[in-house]
Amino acid sequence: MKPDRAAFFDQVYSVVRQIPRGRVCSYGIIARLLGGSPRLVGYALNHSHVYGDVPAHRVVNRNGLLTGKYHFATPNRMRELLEAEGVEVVEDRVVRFESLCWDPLSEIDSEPPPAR
DNA sequence: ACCATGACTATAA
DNA sequence: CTTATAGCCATGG
Repeated sequence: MKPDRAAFFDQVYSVVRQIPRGRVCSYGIIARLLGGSPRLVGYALNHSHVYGDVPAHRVVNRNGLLTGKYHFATPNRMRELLEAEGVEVVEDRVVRFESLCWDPLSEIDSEPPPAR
């Protein structure tokens, strides 16, 4: 049976809510985890504002680039939210993204801190 | 139904 | 490093 599209959106929100504070994730990782395309993840996040409890700022593209910054209230909002969690952002890019990237497949929880 | 667009990514040049 | 192409698929005109 084909997975419901609305269910996929909810799955995206569910995963994003599980991203630990101070960590980030990419659209592609979530997409692969749920068996969808990265574009759908972005689309889901675009609608995530209605839920209010989805930390969409913790999702960036595979390069750690804040590609969704223009979809927040203000372009600087995404960076500010990340920096408030201890995530360094330089030139719209997450510093040491590969170290901060949270992969639910290999890192369930209680992971060691980003370790600079 | 067709066409354009987009918070993406992989690959190639 | 950049640019171009292809694959991806929901959404809107």
